[in-house]
Amino acid sequence: MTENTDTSADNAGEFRPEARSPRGFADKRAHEIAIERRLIANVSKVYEDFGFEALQTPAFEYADALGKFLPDADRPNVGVFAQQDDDEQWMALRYDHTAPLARFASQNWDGLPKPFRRYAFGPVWRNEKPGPGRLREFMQCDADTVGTDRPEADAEIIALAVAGFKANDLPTVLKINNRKLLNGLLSSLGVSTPAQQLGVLRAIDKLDRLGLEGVQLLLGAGRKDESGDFTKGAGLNDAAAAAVLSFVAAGRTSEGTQADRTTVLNNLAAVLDNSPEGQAGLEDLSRISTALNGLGVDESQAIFDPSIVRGLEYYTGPVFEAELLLETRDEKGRPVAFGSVGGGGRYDDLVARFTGQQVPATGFSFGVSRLAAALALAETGAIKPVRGPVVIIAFSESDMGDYFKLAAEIRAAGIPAEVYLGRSGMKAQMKYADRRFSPAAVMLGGDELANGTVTIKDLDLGRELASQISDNKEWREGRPGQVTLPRSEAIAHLRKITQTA
RNA sequence: GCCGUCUUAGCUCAAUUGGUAGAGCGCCAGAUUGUGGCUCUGGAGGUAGCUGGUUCGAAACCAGCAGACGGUACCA
Repeated sequence: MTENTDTSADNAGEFRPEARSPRGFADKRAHEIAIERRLIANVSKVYEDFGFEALQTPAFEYADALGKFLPDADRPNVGVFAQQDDDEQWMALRYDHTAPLARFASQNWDGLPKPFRRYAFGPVWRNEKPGPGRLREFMQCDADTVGTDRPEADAEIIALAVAGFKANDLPTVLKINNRKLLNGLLSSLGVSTPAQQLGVLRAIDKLDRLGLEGVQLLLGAGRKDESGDFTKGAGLNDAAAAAVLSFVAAGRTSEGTQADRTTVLNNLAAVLDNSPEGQAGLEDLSRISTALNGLGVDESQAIFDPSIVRGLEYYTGPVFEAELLLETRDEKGRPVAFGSVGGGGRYDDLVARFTGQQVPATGFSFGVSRLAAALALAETGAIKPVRGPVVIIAFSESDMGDYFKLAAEIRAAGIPAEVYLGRSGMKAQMKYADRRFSPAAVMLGGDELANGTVTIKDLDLGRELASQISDNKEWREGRPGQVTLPRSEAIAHLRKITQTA
């Protein structure tokens, strides 16, 4: 016990901060970090295979560059972490990778090969209410193409996203829509005020959660939820609401199942036949579909879904949203809906904010943190802690040099190893190795040093044998999984143990 | 942001109508002087979220604040 139990410093009035992490910020331990790293590595590989180059931009941007001031009728200027620099300019932590890309592309436009294709990963920060699977600091991995308006660029982004999920064995479906369809629908219905347009889009966006009835209420007068809260509706008349509902229903067959891409396009063509913008949107999707067929993205991986909205007043064309099909449960066995694990779309106005020139762009963002959380939950019951190092037991103060020498030899063989550096006895050291989930403990005590031997205990094997032994004396004296052998054979034996660990 | 529920040991939770805080698990130690698990024994660990109020007396009642959870809104 080396903890400080001295209370003399504990004078009255001395400030003692509570050890806690800020709301919406979480620590990550080895297991979770390993999952995240694997996700990022796999996705990065896919992105590079598709020809996207890596780009890293700083965590802070000037607030005006972040696009915090994109017009959004009823969103106040909250949601980012901002602070004033020495020179009083406002800086803010990035809330995604797209806005920094727009800044970078504008700043370096003349020197860039165009279309410019880059991917980026790293933490982003959003100052808003955290929830399960929703933190204020989280990891995203983005890929974007800047400088082409071809629908094929969108199709490629979709294929990229699908490949990214596949590389991680994540069962997902990518849902695709086109903002032009929604705009065409709205103008053909005579919905022209921004407030009413927003109302309709938000209502459509809730289809998956509230169903057709809920959406119908939100399109009309409004809806009261079970908590008694009333949400004001978009105020459409019955005919307009019916048109919106038939638009939304175009994603389904008459049996209610998901329709294939061609069928959805045909359904939508009937609904949007008097809207030029709607027809343009359908043309985009048709070309995307053709490209997807060429890219080998089939109907089970990417579908057209007219109810996908995303980023109001931000996206200008095709939009994508990835839904995780993995069934996850929390520690109490209740199912957890993870919802969107990635999304993106075409944003043709973002670079123009800086340069005044229209620069079309499209991209996708992979929700690394949320996926890692989903994977961690999905693995519940089969959670594999990260393997610890081979632990060398420290017997004697005077033999520390020998322990370190052996540790160096083991490391040189490519096996992680450490000398126990606490001051506790043998039993505690074994326990330490057990807790670290170490594959082996190595004993180089007085006997071994005198005889030129080393004793190696296979902890996994011992763990396995322990279940068959109930008598403590037998357990201790039997030394399950333990062998003493000439020191020259130590590395080979450890290799054997760690290879199967 | 709004509405609701909740906050007692590291974790999960108890404790007649207000009477001065307890269990299980975990942790540490011993039984077992060089051996993880099992078993037994012992031990440490709590400003009762925070602040104020009511009361002879508050974990309990009241108010404010903070945090957690659920719903809703928003989601770049």
